Amino acid sequence: MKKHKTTLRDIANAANVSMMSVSRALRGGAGVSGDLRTRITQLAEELGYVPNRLSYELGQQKNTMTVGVVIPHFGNSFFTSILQQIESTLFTHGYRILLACSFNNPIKEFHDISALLERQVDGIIWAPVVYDEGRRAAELIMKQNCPLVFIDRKIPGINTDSVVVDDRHGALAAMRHLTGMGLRKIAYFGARLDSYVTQERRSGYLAGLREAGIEVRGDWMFRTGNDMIAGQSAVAQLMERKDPVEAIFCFNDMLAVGTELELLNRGIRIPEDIMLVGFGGGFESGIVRVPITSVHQDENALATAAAELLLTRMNNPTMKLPAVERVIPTSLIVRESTQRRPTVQSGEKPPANPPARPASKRKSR
Amino acid sequence: MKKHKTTLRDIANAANVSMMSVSRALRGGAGVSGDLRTRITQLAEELGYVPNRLSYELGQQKNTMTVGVVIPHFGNSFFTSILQQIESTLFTHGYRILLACSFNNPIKEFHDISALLERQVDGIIWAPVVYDEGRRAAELIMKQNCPLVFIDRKIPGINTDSVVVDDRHGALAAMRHLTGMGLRKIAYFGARLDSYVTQERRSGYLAGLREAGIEVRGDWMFRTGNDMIAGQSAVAQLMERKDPVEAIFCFNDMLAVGTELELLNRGIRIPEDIMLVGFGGGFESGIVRVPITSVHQDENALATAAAELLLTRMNNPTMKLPAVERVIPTSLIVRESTQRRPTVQSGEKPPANPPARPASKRKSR
DNA sequence: CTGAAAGCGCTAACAA
DNA sequence: TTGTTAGCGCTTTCAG
Repeated sequence: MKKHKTTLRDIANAANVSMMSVSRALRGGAGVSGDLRTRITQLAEELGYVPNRLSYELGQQKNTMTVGVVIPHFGNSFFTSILQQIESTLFTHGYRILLACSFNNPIKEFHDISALLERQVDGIIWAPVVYDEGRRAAELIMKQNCPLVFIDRKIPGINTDSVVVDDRHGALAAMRHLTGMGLRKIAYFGARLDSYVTQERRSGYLAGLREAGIEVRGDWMFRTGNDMIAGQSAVAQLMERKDPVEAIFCFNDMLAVGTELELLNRGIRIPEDIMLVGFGGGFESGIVRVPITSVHQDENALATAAAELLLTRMNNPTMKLPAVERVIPTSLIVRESTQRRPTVQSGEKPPANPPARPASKRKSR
Repeated sequence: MKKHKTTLRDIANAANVSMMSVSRALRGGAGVSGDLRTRITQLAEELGYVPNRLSYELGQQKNTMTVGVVIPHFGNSFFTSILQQIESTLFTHGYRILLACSFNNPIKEFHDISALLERQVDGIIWAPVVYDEGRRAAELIMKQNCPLVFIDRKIPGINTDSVVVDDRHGALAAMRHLTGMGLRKIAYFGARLDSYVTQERRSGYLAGLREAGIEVRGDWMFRTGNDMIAGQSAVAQLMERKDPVEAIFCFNDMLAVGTELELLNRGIRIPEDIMLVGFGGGFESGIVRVPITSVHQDENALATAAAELLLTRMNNPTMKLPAVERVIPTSLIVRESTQRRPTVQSGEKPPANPPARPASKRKSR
């Protein structure tokens, strides 16, 4: 029973040749007799030889063909889709993914980044948790001359490529959609954490109010979490008010879904009593009882752009191009949750409930 | 501008000491004067030194503290949750994740596995695509003496640890739930691919029929895809029959969601006209208009068990314990889609629509 | 307390 | 066509 992994030397010994011959034979390079090559190939197969990429990299100072990806969580389909698309894109170029999930914890995030660098990744794609705390990690990366691309979120002052969603305009479009229908009392269910995305979307909300000449009221803005449960409690808070709002703009879709469930639960009708808008455009917002209008962000475009920016940097390590920022536009998916529908005549069948977009291809086991 | 990453030698040169002193100082070991240590630590900080774990591993034949995870897709929350839980569990033990997604492609899967082995992962957690095609990859892993744990699916004949869901009993429980209400015409929307899971669930469906003394009819079994769209077309096929079924048991939740949307779209009522059961118990099945009864599988338990099995193996590389199989039980979440409700009196408010489980903590950006 | 030598697996460069 | 040497970054000996 062998106890260590098969190495070139093992094969060399077994075949009674030098390691170099084995190396050459196995990599298909020239300079080996066909005879020897077949013998060695077969031997390698038998012994279950797998080349050690680590030592290769070490010796040749070549790339590890591994890139690090750091995301803050797996809470919805957003980062999941991104991860999938990154994996897919980079795979076609021979790269592998070292994954880290910061769980919105800046401490873990720093450890994650260090671990990636220790493992000599060729590049990093990173969606940082919050504004400030990531700076130390970012500077560490830059010091290594390790290509870095921010995705979805960025850390100001770090001069590197980034791909972001046009959160501000997305939010603004949603607001215009609401104010365009004459609504004026619009609440915002927003994120507690202070990130790039948070700020952008809130700023879009505020701009929407301003544009429509609506006074900004602090008590219309709720600092909630981002998940379904947060929707429940936010609605509870909202309902304590005597002054009901006409619409709620949610920071994201999971929050919007939770909000919808809770509203319906309380017998509040959507959109008749309150209109609802989410952000994300994932499948979640499309399958609920009252499909939710949502700002769609193209995760695939986002991920592909990030992967391609990174590839460019990795392929041109010396070239000192200025940092580029790619902004991926959003689009508003209008669904029932913001549609004025004609009053249903008694006895009339309620309107059908088609998903506004064709059902996605999401699979399961 | 430096062009290479800072190494121990760089620091040694800068400090005019030997590499060994630097090594000792940085790792906090004994045998360095406090004076020298602070000087070196500071220097390392300045130069942005990050130790090279690859060379460490190479020199010492130590662990890379990296494990490979291979999943077939990100289509729903199932593997996503698993991935998250694995990351979380292994992180606390200092391990990192090298991620590969086979996209249900056995060819890519083999490349993925090879890539992981080349990168000297300390272990692998793997949800293989299909029965047979993965065997070659599995044997390659075993040859390396690389600990392997199958998760959710397994390849028969490969003697290694595995953690699976009790798919068969889960499906059977769902069927009993239906037949217990006197239903006899129960369709199965099943997966096209022939995997471990596929077979187990179908076998549970068939067992359920048999138990209830119901004749198995081939035209009740639909070989569909696993995604929302598949639900649409499956319903279309189903509707061509003159002989309507009383219930549909779906291979998974996304399929069930697609099925529900299409049924409702066609004006078919759930559960009055057709009852519906899914499999997975993810949040997807709980947020739709008519919340769907679903067989819940505990992804966290699954992932944790897999991670722990792997940790045990990695910590005892020589110990030759027999392969263990852990079976994670399922539970049936009964929701509206299979509830006989009292006929709604005209004018009466329809029953509220509470999620059967508390809303999950799924977040968004 | 500090340093020099050897080696992990592999390959480029140079012999033979 | 084949083999030898040296070195990637680091650490474990063993000496000073």
